[in-house]
Amino acid sequence: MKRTSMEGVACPVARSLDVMGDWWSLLIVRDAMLGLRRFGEFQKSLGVAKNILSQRLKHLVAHDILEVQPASDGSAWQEYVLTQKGRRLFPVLVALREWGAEHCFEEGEPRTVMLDAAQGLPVKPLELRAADGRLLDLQDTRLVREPPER
Amino acid sequence: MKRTSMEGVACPVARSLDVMGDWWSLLIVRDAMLGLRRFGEFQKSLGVAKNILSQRLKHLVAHDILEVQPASDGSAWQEYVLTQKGRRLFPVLVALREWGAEHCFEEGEPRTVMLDAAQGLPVKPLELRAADGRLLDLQDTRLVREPPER
DNA sequence: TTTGAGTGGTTTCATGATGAAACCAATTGA
DNA sequence: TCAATTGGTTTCATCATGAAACCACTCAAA
Repeated sequence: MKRTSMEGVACPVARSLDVMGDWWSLLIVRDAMLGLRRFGEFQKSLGVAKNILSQRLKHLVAHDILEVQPASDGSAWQEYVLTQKGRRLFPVLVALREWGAEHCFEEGEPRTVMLDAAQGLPVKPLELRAADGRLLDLQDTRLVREPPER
Repeated sequence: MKRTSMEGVACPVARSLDVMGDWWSLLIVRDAMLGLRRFGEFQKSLGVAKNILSQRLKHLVAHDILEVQPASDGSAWQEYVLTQKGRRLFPVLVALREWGAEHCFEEGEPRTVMLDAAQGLPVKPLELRAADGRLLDLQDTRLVREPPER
């Protein structure tokens, strides 16, 4: 009766959600991308119970999304920083951000916006493109098994 | 002690996860994008308990991500199909797919790949670009509150 | 060098969410 | 007309979550 696992499944979406599919993990990663590093910083930002945060941080470390480092300020505490694998979640968060900004706010309700730091202009919405650069939508795509089954 | 809600929060990521942040919802949307429509099809594909599926479908309908339609084959049953808002989750699933494909499989383990249907070639990985087209990474971006607080 | 505040957790316990199975009504096919 | 299929709902045991209390360690100041 355990929470169903997608370990053996061939769909990468299912695999991702198997690791990141709980409520807090992506928010922790989001905060880590904003520069938060310390247990207390995450706890304050998210308002999550400390036992849950502890559990989630361990989970993310175990899956090589965060790693534990000695504190950068010279104190004896430790910090949680994103690994390469964790930083690669950036497009996922950008996509969620775009969808949320477009569909989960009332007209005029204040929200945060992602800017290109160099120019100070909003970033371009994510686009899916073909190898030759054509813009693709859901119905322009198809899924196949790779490597093909014999 | 309810499951924490992000309703009043200004971060669009948090708002998105408030709606889509449970384990099954995104998988249901994924299946809907693959063309599944009927209760039984989702149940068979996901292996989820029927009460949970029922609950999730209601949730997605309530949030205007799926809508209920009379069956397209003329029978008296009903179907669940994606709304515009639901279809807009496509980039989120693509991003999750890319991350999962890259980081959640062993070498050589079979996985599904997304092709451009017209050419039969794999799609280009998602890229975040600035308004002027420059490729952006996490550290090239910045968040601001919009509209700015007085 | 003690002391008191702050940090980073773990433990405990009540409650909510999940999942399996049984059940049931309406629809469909034979 | 009768049995199987579809699309659920109900029930109940178990798991996960969250709040609060607790605790050990670090650090800064007296």
